Amino acid sequence: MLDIKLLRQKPDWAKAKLAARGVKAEKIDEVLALDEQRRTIIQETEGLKAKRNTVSDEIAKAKRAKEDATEQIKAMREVGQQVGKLDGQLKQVSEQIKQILERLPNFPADDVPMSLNEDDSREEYKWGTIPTFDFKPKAHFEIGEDLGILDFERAAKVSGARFVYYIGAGARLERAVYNFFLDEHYKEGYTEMITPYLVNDDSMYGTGQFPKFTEDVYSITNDDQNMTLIPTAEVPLVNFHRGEIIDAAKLPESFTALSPAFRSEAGSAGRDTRGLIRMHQFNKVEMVKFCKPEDSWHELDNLVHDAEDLLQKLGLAYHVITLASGDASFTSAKTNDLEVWLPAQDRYREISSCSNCTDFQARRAGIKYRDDNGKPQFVHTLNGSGLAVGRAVAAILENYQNADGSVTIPDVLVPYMGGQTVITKA
RNA sequence: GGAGAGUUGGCAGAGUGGUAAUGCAACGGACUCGAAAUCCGUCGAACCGGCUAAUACCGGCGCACGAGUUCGAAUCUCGUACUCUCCUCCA
Repeated sequence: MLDIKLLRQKPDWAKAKLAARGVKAEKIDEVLALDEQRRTIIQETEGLKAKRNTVSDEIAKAKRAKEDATEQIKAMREVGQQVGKLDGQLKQVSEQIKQILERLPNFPADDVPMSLNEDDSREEYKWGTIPTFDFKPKAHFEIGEDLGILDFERAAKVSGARFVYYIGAGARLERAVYNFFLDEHYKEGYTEMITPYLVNDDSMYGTGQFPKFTEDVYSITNDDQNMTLIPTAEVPLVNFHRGEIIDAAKLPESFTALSPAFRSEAGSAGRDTRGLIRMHQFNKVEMVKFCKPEDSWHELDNLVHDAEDLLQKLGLAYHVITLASGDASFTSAKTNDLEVWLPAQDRYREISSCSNCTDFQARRAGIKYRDDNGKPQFVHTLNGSGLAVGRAVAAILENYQNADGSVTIPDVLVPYMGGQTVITKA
């Protein structure tokens, strides 16, 4: 949620920022006009309420003194009706403001490429050597199926498209990968969490998925109560502190969690239809940070670094990009994506997305800390994948494949595989 | 799933129709070389509006949340959420 005071104070600046995210200037004008209306009504209704309070006090005194107060009561009856009418109007206008405001995305940070075109995302740097093969590298799903460690067909029978069975060494590789990720985060000081995977609407609202992006998720309705399968562990991790004032001494606070992520992938029909890249259900290790506003840009760097570290230890080539304003997520002020090299696709593919959401989520979810003056202020929230597990497995299969169809296990994962160094056909 | 009890400020805890006691904590001051103790005073979350140089002042709101009754609701009515206890069920 944006701070309406900022829109009020710097409308032109806000319009320019939001234009880079595809928001029309008229939207801002509309919400500011409503805001003007709202404040007029507030002044009127509060004046009447102040009067009512005073007179009610007089009525109370009169009653105690056993005096007659019918005149005042009669007058206040009218005031009460007027107040009720104005309050109704106020509620309506406030609702309209909320409707617009909660659908406006975060302001992009100053160093973000201002463009609606995702091709204008900026490459920051590359790491690692892109592997060369003296044979034609296979796609990870071919490797997996040939080795008998991934089964998409049976998953389609049991569930549908975009699901998978990991089998034997495949399942153990997936487990090795996420255990490795979690252990590394633990060493970096993250607090590990196992969270709920079903969350309520307030939580989805708090992290910014609702009300705008209801089609992207799976929901379950039970006894009139709506629950959503988490699209990312960011939701339960950030909402952990919803409605709380965090002890400032604890900041910055860092959490990590492994969870399945459920996504309907509405609108992505035909894209990445084969393999592990785009699934309805996939495992992801997520990192979330809460910090003071002045620390959030530094913490974003830390987040990116912690995600990069995993790829470096796995020996996977990648690059880091800063997403263009129009391509970043709704809640993000700045997003750095890590894209890992996939030999069969001959290109980099996203494996981590690290965002500074500034106070956008904190304002929605009511997450604060007390500043040096003891006054509650919104924290900044950050989130990043560390990393998407399925895509990491895909990258390992493709980058570490051998001519005979076997796959070498990256050194750091060998202990996690019980000493196994290579996956061969069973 | 069934029955009962509860939800008031940072914490404890009164308040059953007249507009949130009291204690602790916190903050300021006095005393003191300093501190503790004591004494005096201030402060009741967060939020919104007005006026501002202002974190000053004025007002609104505010007793889990939402709606209703009333001139007036923490208090009465209805609904919802959550917590606790007991029973039932269950990995």
